[in-house]
Amino acid sequence: MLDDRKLAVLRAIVEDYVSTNEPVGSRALVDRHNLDVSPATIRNDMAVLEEQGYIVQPHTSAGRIPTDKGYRLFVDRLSAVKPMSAAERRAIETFLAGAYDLDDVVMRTVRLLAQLTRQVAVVQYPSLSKSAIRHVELVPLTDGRLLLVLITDTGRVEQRVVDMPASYDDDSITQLRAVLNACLDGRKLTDVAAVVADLPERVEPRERPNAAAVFSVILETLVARHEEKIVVGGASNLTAADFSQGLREVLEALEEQVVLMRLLGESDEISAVTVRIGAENDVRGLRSTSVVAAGYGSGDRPLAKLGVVGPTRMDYPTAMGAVRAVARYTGQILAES
Amino acid sequence: MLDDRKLAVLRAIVEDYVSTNEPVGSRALVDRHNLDVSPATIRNDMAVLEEQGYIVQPHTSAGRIPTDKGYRLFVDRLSAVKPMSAAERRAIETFLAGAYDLDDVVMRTVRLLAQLTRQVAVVQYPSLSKSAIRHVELVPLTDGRLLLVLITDTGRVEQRVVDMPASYDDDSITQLRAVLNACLDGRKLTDVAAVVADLPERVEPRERPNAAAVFSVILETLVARHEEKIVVGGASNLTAADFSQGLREVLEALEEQVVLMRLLGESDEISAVTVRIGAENDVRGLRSTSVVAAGYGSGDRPLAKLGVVGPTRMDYPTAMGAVRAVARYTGQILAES
DNA sequence: ACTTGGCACTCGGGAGTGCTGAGTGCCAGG
DNA sequence: CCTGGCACTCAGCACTCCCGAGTGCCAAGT
Repeated sequence: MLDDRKLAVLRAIVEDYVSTNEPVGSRALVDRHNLDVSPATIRNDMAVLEEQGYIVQPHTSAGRIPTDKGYRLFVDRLSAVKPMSAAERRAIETFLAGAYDLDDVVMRTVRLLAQLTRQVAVVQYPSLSKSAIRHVELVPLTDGRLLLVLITDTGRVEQRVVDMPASYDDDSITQLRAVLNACLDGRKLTDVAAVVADLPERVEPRERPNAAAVFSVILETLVARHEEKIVVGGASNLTAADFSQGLREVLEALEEQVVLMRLLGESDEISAVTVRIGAENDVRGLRSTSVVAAGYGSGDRPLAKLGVVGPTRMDYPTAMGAVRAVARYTGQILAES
Repeated sequence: MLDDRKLAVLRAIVEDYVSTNEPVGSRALVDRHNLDVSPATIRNDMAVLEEQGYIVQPHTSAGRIPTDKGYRLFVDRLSAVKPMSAAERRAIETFLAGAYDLDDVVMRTVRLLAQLTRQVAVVQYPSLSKSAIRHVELVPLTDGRLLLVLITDTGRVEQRVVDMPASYDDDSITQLRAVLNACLDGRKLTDVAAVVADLPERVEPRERPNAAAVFSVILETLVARHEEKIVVGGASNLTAADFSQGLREVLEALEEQVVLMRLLGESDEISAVTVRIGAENDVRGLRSTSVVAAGYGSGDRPLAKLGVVGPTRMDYPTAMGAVRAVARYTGQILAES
């Protein structure tokens, strides 16, 4: 149905349009790529491609531009992920290696990705629900309140204030802390719910109200409200690709944690780069953007996601290469700490 | 030199220009404000104001718009901070009261400020150097590494990885932890440097290398690299005020922590709202923006800054009111935890 | 059966033109 | 010192015109 030449034409259209941001016509096409046919032939091919919905004309007497469907075909069959050069890889490695804590790793990753791709970068913190607890700390505050600090094996630190219902002293806190650490240390956060159910039996009866308050805060931290933490960077790159009107919508969408989570998607295979083009991410206001994302993690399973957001008119091979590389190196760095 | 009517004219020009975003002419001025003189008279006044540099004409045969100098005069002498309505104050209070930890307070504050002013909001985390230590925790990681966790009285939690030069066991860590907490608890972070100098004497000789490593990381955390943490929100509001070309520059500037710090400025009086107009903040790329900022804090001295960034053509009285109110309530909330 | 050159057609966008209306500065009279 | 009147300026809009890029189609060539 689409012979090789037609595919080559589509590929050429995508490449040219991405690099020039102008509708590409039949003449320009034969000139720039060495197709050994005449413009007229190309026109026939383009007519077919348009009929099938891979390209469109913005207006009569203009060249063609790819549709979402066209980009999709391009990404799936007509392009290969462009690997990073050795120099780039070294730069990535040294830049990330300088990080000194989790916040810093995430911040550097976001910057790096934004700079490499010249797009907006989005990085999710290592998912709480997939981490294990490494340490639990209780710090007394004033007025019957405690600060609960959870430290995970990915270096993430979560803090919450707990209102204690009953009175307590240093000893009771020490005891509680010991119980918590004994029971929770090394546990996956998803397993904690089950463990916590058994905990009350391990503390003295008179401590139970306080203990219960702490437990419920732990559960609350893990599940409901505290979804996931996400960082965005390189927003200024949006001004290059002229969304003109849509810019506001895009910026608004990027400020919504929830939207970002949806955007990064769900795939569970580590280091697989996924691409969502235009309307494929059904987020209002991001219909004209594409997302290139990948999971990253320290072991076999992905801990979280990262990716870039840009106009559908995006250099997919390069973006995919950058996302893949950054995901790998960030995963490595996390594994080392 | 500038009589009352001329000042009134300037005020009217600023107000009209802010609300309409169009150069304001002499006729429109007498129509909308009830000045009891003719347009011709106003024209004479405007000629004087222009000569003095308070207003300019974008082009001949257009109305006048205020200059930075004009806005400055307006802010200093022609306007009053517009207080929030009771309803707004209640809304602010309840919105902030729902926060459950420091991160959440800061995030909510940023959102609130962006929403109230319809500008970009900037909030700095409570300054480390002005906080006191409430607790120090050491958590063993793998391979001779420790996670150092500092908890401050403002609820801020800082974490750093420490490479331990010598071997250690649980006991030595417990001892070190005790020493640290005994010596640092309640100390201002600015005083820590002095205290740390004495610490080595308090640990056993064979523990000193490890202790020294921890101490140096503490110092490092407080001073050099870890300046201050800043959160930005409401960037999409920038699209409303048409910077057109400058938008990219503004977005870039807002991604630079260092620039933001400079922007929020240095004033030490709490709850004083400061305004920097246009070129007054000598940051490249933000020459056409204004910053309205205030300190906020739990006690008498400000812990940190917050504010809004917008076009010089900004509703200063309202922005100042919102910034002042939010600074107060955020301070209160922090004081309670 | 595909490819190709030729040709008529379309139409966005830039350049040129004229008009209108808002706004000004100046001046002479109140 | 204020005011009405008047001449002047000029951005912006509407209108026209034209060019060039690009297309679709067709008939002829391989």
